Amino acid sequence: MSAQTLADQIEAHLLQLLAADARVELQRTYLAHMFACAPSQINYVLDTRFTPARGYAVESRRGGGGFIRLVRLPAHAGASLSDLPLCLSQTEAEHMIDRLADGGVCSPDAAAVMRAAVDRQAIGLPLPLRDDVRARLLRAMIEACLRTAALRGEGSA
Amino acid sequence: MSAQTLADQIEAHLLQLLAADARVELQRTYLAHMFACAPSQINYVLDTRFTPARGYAVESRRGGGGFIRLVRLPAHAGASLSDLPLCLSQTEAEHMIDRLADGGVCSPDAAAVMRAAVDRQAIGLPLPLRDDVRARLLRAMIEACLRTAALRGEGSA
DNA sequence: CCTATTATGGTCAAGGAAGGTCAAGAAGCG
DNA sequence: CGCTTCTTGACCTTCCTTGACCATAATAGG
Repeated sequence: MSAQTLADQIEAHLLQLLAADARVELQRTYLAHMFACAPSQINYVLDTRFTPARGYAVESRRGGGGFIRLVRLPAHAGASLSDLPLCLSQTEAEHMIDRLADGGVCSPDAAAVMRAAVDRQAIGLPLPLRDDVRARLLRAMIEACLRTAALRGEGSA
Repeated sequence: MSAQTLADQIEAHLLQLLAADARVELQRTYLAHMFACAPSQINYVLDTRFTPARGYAVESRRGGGGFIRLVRLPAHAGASLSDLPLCLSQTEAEHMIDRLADGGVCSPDAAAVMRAAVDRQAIGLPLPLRDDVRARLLRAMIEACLRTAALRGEGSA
């Protein structure tokens, strides 16, 4: 067990917030001030600890009134995201989408949209590249599904 | 809700007016006074939030008795498949998706999936190509939406 | 009539308020 | 020591807000 680094402390703080709420909104500058560190330290923590593979999603907006939003994804999320390959055939992708729809992770019409997006004609690129792009697209779309699923589960207020 | 900047508040106010009436007429100076801001702030809100791409039209007249008129365009105008360009920026695509969701053409979570798919990082290609692929993807996804909408129960428009 | 005045709204560039990126160095840990 | 993980600071991008200056329409005066 290592000593609590600053990054660990910030992680712990955020986890505590996320334990209460599946969705937390905060300001980078405020947090950096709170822990007396450089603002980019916050990004380091987010990048290394709150990744999709670990079951979290981060959204943010810059400029005046900017914010950082942390979302805790449903439990099965990390698994389904971490073993996504970097390169994916249309058939493989379709099977994954089927499983998501069957598992109720996404609605039937979200699944239909995803199937349309992984279609080879829709991507319209030559083959070494196409499977690459498809993998990135599917990952992003699955993340979106998990995000909305997480927000739904929260008792929409 | 997030930080609610002044621009967000003005937008919310205008949306509220537009919810009651598809056509709203108001005075820039009056509104600026109401929100205690520079008149040009009103233009900023109009230019960034009430664009044709988002389904609004703005007309105005200067001089004595001048006014600003806001019109909410019918949900489908301009968003049809036939005039989908062959090349599409992320922002343009997002606005089109917003309109589809507002018009009830697709569900909120289908819209979330589509937004994820048109994201520049998700596509992950250099720029001349990226906007190209995005246009094809969006077209395919919208077609999928329309198909499932048709299955759900043939609406009028 | 024609012009000056006044009452609107429009444009644009500068400045401020967030967050993002990256690379260099420091600190831990075999 | 050498490798990985932290931490920071300099610089960038995005979004918001304001103010100075411009354009146009109605109207009042000559």
